[in-house]
Amino acid sequence: MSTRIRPEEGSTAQQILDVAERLVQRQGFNGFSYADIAAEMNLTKPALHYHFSSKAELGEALITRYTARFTAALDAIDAGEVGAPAKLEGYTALYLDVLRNKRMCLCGMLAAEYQTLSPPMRRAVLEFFNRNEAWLAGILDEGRSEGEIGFEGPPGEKAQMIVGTLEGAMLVARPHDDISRFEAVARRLVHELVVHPAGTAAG
Amino acid sequence: MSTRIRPEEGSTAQQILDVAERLVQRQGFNGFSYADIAAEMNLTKPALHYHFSSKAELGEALITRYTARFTAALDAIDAGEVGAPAKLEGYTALYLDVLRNKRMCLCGMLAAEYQTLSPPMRRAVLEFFNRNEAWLAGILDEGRSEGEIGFEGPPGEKAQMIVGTLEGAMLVARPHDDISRFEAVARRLVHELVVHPAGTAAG
DNA sequence: GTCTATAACGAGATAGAC
DNA sequence: GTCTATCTCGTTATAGAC
Repeated sequence: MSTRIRPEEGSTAQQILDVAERLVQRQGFNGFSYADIAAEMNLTKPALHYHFSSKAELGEALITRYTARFTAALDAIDAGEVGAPAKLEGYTALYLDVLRNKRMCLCGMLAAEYQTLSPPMRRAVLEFFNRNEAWLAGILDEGRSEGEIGFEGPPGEKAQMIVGTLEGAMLVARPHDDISRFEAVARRLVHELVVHPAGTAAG
Repeated sequence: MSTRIRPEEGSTAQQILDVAERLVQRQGFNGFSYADIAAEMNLTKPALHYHFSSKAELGEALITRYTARFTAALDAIDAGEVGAPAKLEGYTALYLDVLRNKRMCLCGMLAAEYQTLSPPMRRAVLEFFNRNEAWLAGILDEGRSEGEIGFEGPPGEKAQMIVGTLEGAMLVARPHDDISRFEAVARRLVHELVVHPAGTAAG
């Protein structure tokens, strides 16, 4: 069959996912249609249904791929950055990349539309947030143990706050069409976590 | 005419706005239709068009009313609460009320769908955020002068961060169907702002 | 102020040919 | 793997009666 779990690079299925992903991230899952994808790809709607038999199935594939890509990016941060502050900065940079492409986080967008999503799509959205928060909690816990960063309470709770803050900053920055709003929040978020010796002025 | 700027209490127009507001806050502007409102009110679709000739016009009225109500709530906080910490706590309580009704902030939801909105709706959404941030910036500025709260940088920037954090916390709390996630973020947000004498342990 | 009726269009989806 | 043709339904919106 064609609608496989992991479509080939550059395949039609992959191209469909690319176009659909951009549309969802900019207009929402309820803000685009198969016709929009078909028009952009010079395909017909039935051709799309061959690859993804329903819109909900397309949605599931979108979230799964997005989460896999995000997870890979987190692994890359673990491998490439040293110390909690640098890793957290790398994390905020992931969001900044999305915003630079004039997009909202896919799962942040779907979180807004959550009540209208199919059960499988809902599960996939939750999985995305759980993975993010688990990764962040690990970084926070280790960073505090090392004395690199400081915060009160359980790491999991602080991780939830960080995810919420970044998602919210993206959400509000987009209407203002002002990336610097997000950058300011991201900078402040990391800055407030990093332990500063007494007498050290902020940049 | 019936589609007046300020419909009477309990009028059909007001009831339409009540139902539509809930639908938008739960399902998004692109996630409901006139048919949904009509079914719930035992009206017909043309009856709705009599009151709000287009969906975009209904959307404008929704945002305007929501912003007016929110502004009144901010005035009430100014009049009823003493000191920046209490006022900020009152502010987070406004969001909590929305979440308790299983809703997203109207303008947070519309921020996600921003690219699909009419120009008047876009303007109204921006106006909401500007008013919120201006009010918050005033509280933050005064609170810092009084020595009640502490933060670095310009009050306007911190205000943007607070709005983003609360919107994002709502956004993520809803899929998890877990109000306590929001409460934890709100508590932490205020707590981190309040100036604590050295040696004071956190709750 | 609300109705019936309907227009005009777009949505998601299917049958069957090539 | 993609097409033409079509179906069914839902959407926003209007005309005109009551």
